[in-house]
Amino acid sequence: MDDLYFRNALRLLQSADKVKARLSGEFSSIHGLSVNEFFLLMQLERVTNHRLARVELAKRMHISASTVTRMAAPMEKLGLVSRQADERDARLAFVVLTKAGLDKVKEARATFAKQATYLFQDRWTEDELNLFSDLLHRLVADTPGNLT
Amino acid sequence: MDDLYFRNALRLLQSADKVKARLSGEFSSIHGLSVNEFFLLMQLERVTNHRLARVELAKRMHISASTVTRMAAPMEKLGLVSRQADERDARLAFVVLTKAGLDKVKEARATFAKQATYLFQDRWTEDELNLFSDLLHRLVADTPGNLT
DNA sequence: GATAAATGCTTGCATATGAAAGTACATTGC
DNA sequence: GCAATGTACTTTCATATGCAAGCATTTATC
Repeated sequence: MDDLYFRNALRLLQSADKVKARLSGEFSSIHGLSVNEFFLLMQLERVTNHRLARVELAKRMHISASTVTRMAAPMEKLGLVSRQADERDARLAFVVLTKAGLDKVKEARATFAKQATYLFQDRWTEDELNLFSDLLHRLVADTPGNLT
Repeated sequence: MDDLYFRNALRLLQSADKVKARLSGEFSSIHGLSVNEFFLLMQLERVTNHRLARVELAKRMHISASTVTRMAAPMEKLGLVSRQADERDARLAFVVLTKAGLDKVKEARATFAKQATYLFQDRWTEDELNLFSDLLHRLVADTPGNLT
């Protein structure tokens, strides 16, 4: 059994490396976004009011707070997100998805979906896809940033 | 169907992010190795003569050649790997696993296996683990660096 | 066999990221 | 209500990494 756990964890990480390597190239050239920036926009897209405090965003994305600060800055210049203060707590600085950001994330989603299709189509059956999805869901279901 | 592809790719990347984030901390503190360095050692461990040319290592790990150069340097100073020239082709510089490197990778493998066990145990059945493993295998089977 | 193209590696530059320190504000304990 | 602690964010520093240029060597072409 131990070896089975080991093999699964290893294959999970290796598959993800491969998929990410493949996505990265096309992604930034088409949309001017990195895959991680796209993920950040998706986090905002799915929450009420399309906004999150920086710390919350960091937790959901498994990255540090400083990374959020620095990822948000250029996207703010591009007008994809904006900064919003909290009325009650002056420490908070929300990252808010703008209309332009919402459009962008929809565009980028199409590219992502296309690549995902190339990846899985002809390799797995629909039943297998559903099962895989379900299994992974159990790994991330208790994670606050689960996007699916 | 498109949405199913999308969801699977997304969950795959998110799960990997989460697992990697969890591994990284413990890993470097216990073994003085990053997860990526551990992966590099494992690539060497599994091939004949425990050695690979830098370019070949790069392909198998989905990283650039320059990254291999710079990852190998500190590990060479630690004595985990050594450099070996090719008799026929003077351009080649193999990265070779040393005895110390072999010991280290075995130690680190135990940590990795322990974390993998925490992750999957009680969440998935043995049948599911086998199926998951099989599905992922189809994604990476044609990849030269598949470690499993 | 000489020149051109290709290959393997390293280095310089730019970007991405985490950890820790710094700053400002909020909350707690008395 | 004030000091101590905690929290949210930013900044600084160190590290990791890809890309492109550079160098050495090999292979291909003639």
